[in-house]
Amino acid sequence: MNPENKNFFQKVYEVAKHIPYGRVTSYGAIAKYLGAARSARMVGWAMNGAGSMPEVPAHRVVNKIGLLTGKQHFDGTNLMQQLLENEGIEVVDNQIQNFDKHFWDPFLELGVE
DNA sequence: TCAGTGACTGACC
DNA sequence: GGGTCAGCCACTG
Repeated sequence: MNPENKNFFQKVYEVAKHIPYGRVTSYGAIAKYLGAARSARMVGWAMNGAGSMPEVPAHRVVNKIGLLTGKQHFDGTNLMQQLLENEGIEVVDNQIQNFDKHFWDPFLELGVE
């Protein structure tokens, strides 16, 4: 089974699962890696379903500027921020500090296909 | 079936 | 440099 045979959502989950501890990435980065840079919204929608998948660290996926736009989709609290802070990521006002330092690029780790 | 909405992004003004 | 608009695709009413 080639990765290309998988669904778009499945690809998103697989990439998200590769996000290392203490690192974060953006919806657009995942979308671009999947060849759908303009479908970043679908990545976000995929994360919506990722809530039922413990293997998928949806809290490590934020928007391009490191803003925790999806925190409300968690338990409705600051769980997303707590998880990130637990990994050594500083979050202030729902925004990741030093986002460029914590940013994880799928192309660098998974390689460009 | 159709229209609206959404965890986004890039381009344009 | 900041606000606005269009595009992307799946899901819901």
